[in-house]
Amino acid sequence: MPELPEVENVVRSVAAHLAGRRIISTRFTSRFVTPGNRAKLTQRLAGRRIESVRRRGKFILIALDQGTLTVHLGMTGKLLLEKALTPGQAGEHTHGVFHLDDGMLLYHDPRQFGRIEFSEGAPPRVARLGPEPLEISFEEFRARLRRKARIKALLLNQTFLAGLGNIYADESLFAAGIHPLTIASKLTDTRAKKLYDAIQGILTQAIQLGGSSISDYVNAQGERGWFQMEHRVYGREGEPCANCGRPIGKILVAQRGTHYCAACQKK
DNA sequence: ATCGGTACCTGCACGC
DNA sequence: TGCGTGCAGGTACCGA
Repeated sequence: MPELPEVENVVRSVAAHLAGRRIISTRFTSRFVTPGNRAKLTQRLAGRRIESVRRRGKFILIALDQGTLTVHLGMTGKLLLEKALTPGQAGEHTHGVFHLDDGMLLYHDPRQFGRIEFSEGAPPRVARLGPEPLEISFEEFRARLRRKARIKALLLNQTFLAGLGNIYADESLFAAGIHPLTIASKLTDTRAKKLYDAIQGILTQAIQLGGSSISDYVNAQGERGWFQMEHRVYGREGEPCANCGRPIGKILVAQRGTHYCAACQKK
């Protein structure tokens, strides 16, 4: 679920509530979400003050008065604010509980692909990320396309651009009229510019609409997104293409379901 | 250095 | 009804 627009909305829905809060205590129950020594993590977080919350790629960076807490939502992770001052009954898939000086923050993640990690300095996983798609210049974007990988795979590669996932990669390629199996280095300047514009336009609109709630995505206040109404190919296999009316196809690229229109998207 | 395939974990839809 | 299979918003890691 959570790609750049969803993570951005989670951050926006949580930032004002968390800034300035103090962490009283925490509890973590998954060896996958919180790998390593969980008792040590709990110990390091106790008493810390939250300075700010921001997004980098699909990562949520929570700056503390000492160190940084990095949260990645994986496929099914959610951060949820609980205004109740008393600890609620943790659900089956609640793997993180942050008891704050004002309210509570829960981490919920059925598949446990998400991660909650503490680091003293800059988190190492974040250091490897490519540029932000909404900040990169066209010139740099063009230069980074000089690779032989298939464009869909490249868009999913977080060291190429940070934040695109399966939904927005498919939607961007459709909007740009580019076949997902196109070799990136073979894109002309004109088509590269179309893709650049498509990525920025789609991400911007998706952020404004609160992200895509295709299954159960909600922000930290429990609010759904509406960009799924704007999807043209993702999840629309067999439906008529909005452009030409031919059925939307689905293939496997980089082990991911890839939705596209064979007539409108050319290699 | 790059690329593609596999593994990680749980829930759900689908076909028999 | 019940069970096996495949698939799902993501990323790390391995071998080629």
